[in-house]
Amino acid sequence: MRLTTKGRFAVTAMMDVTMHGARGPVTLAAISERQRISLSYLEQLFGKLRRHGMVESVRGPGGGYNLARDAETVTVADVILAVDEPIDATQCGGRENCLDDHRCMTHELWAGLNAHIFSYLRSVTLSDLVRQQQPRGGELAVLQDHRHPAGAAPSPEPATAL
Amino acid sequence: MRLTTKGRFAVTAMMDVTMHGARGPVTLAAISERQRISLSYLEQLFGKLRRHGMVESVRGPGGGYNLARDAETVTVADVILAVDEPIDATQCGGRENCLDDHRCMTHELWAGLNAHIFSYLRSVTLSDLVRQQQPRGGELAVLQDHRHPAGAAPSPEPATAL
DNA sequence: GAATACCCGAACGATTTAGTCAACTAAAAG
DNA sequence: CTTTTAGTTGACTAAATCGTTCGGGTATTC
Repeated sequence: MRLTTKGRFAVTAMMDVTMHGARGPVTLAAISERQRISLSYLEQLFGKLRRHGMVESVRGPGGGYNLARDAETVTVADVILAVDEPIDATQCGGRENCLDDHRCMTHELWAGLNAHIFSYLRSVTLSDLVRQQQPRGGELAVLQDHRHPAGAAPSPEPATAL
Repeated sequence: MRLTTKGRFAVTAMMDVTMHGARGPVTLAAISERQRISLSYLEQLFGKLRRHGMVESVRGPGGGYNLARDAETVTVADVILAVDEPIDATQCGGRENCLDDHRCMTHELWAGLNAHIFSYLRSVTLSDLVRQQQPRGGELAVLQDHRHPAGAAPSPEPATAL
């Protein structure tokens, strides 16, 4: 599971579709306008999202994209995996030829890490995110199951850029 | 928190130092040989690891790298942050100028995701990984039920710049 | 048939990745 | 002291990825 801005753009766009898709398809132009993502980049992302069954397209005037599944069932992991092909960090390529003990130390390590991260991203759905987004200025409710350590920046600036 | 192969190489190399550092410094040539990572790439990575206080270098014959801190206190997050500069996925750049409601939807979203992932990576230490690595051919000892080390939070340098 | 909006692909600059090469310095061994 | 070992630094490179721009398509509606 790779974690880059690409997947984050995709999730942002899917959130936009979720929030604005109540009354008909959402155009990429509107998403581009609202989320400040280039139209052509959105086209590329939604091409993958469509081919992975995340969204459905409606062509012609009044067209756009709809969620192909209910927002309750679309997870962040789904979206990220749709646009971001997974990488293999193990030197053995996942094969069974890692004879040398040291050669594949990473194997189990990243399997464990990826499993944990993936399981978290799979537990968050688009509707979770949208629901969390509604209370403007409110606190983070659900996703804040972890305490920030002492020694965090005392400034009011939230920790966004990990 | 970006998750790429670069950070994984760094963690692998640090695991190697942890496992082979009992009897003196570990040379990059040895790590390169064992882990199949190019020597020059290791040089770059260990340059950053050294500047971030992860390892200490010993020059001359018999030299190499030692852990600068105890393996119990070095977390995966420390290593990844040392070699992989954090990225900012929020369009507003973390500033407070996101007036438009839609503009910064990603803000709280990724703050929550990053916080969770980071908190997990910070809960796993090098010694955890090495301990998990010892039972050859054994099953993956459950990495999920990790403990939060009580003495980790008030560490002198708590991996700042969230 | 014109306007809308999805669809497709080529190309691009910028950045990152992973690796190579060369020159240098500190320290140990002879 | 000289040689050898091994870390240190910097420049450089090929490849990939990122995000964007451009130019053309095709399906649908008015």
